[in-house]
Amino acid sequence: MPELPEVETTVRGLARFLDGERITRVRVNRADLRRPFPPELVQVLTGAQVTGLGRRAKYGLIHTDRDQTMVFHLGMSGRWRIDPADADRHDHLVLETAHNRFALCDPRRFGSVDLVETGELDCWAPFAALGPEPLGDEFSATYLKSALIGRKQAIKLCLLDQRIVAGLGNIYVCEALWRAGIHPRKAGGKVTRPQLERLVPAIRLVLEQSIRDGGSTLRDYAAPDGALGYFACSFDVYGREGEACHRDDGGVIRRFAQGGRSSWFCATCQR
DNA sequence: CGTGTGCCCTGACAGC
DNA sequence: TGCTGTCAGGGCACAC
Repeated sequence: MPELPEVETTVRGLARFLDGERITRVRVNRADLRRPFPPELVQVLTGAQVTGLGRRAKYGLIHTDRDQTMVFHLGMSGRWRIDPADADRHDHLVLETAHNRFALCDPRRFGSVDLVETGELDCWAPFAALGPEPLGDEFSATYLKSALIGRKQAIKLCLLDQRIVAGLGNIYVCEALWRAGIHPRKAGGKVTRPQLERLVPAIRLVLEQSIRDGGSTLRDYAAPDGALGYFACSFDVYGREGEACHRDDGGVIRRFAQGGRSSWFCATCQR
C-alpha cells in the first residue's frame, strides 16, 4: 500500500488517536525490520508524550516531548493497526496509550523504525538526500526541467528516484504519466517543456485524489479489527494490461518491465 | 558521476 | 489438496 498518499492517510489516522497522548507502554515483539530498531527505542518512547505527527516522502513522523522523533517507513507491506482485536504474528512493535493500542504490522519487513533528534530531522542522512515534496511549492515544471537535464534514464525511473522528487512509487508514476500523455520509456532529459507542464499537475492531482479517497476510508482504518482503509482505487493503467485505454482512443494497455518493476501504458496516447 | 542489477522478506494467487 | 513458480505499492549495496 504505502506510497505517499497511503502514508499521509496512515499519519492522519494515527494523529486522530495519538496526537497529544502519552505513550504508557511499548512492546517490541521483534526488534528488527530492514535494520534493527534503535536500542533505546523502548526507553525513549515509554512515558513520552506525542507532540505531533507528520510525513516526509514515504516516511511517517511521530514527534515526542523527548525531542526525539520516531520515524517509520512502511516498506511494501507495512501498516498500523489501531485497537486490533487479535494479535498478528507480524505486529513487531506495539504502542499503548490510556485509550488505544497501535500495532506496527509488516509481514515482509521491508520497513524501518528509527529515532532522530527532532531538530536534526532535515540533516538526517535519509532525509538530506530527498528531493522536494511533490505537493509542495518547490516542485514545478521549472524545477523538474533542471533536475532532468542530460538524463538518459527513462522518465518512469527518474520519477521513482526519491532524490528527484520524494514520495512517488510505482502506481502513481504510471498513473501520472498516463494522465500527462508521456511514454514511460522516454528519456528524462528529452521530456519536453509542455509535457512537464502537464506532468506536474498530473502528479499533484493523482496524489491529492488518492489522499482524499484514503481519507474517506479512515473510519475503516480505525475499526476495532484494525483493518487499514483500502482505497476504492480506479486506476487508469496500473494493473490494467490488455484492457482498453480510458481515453477511448482505440489503445490497449500494455505492460513491460523497467528497472525490475512493471510499467503499464497506452502506446496510442503516451508519446 | 550516472546507470543497471540483485537482494532483503512473506504472502497471495495461478497453474499443474 | 498440495506443490511450484511468479509477482507484489521500496530502498539499498554494489558493480561498471
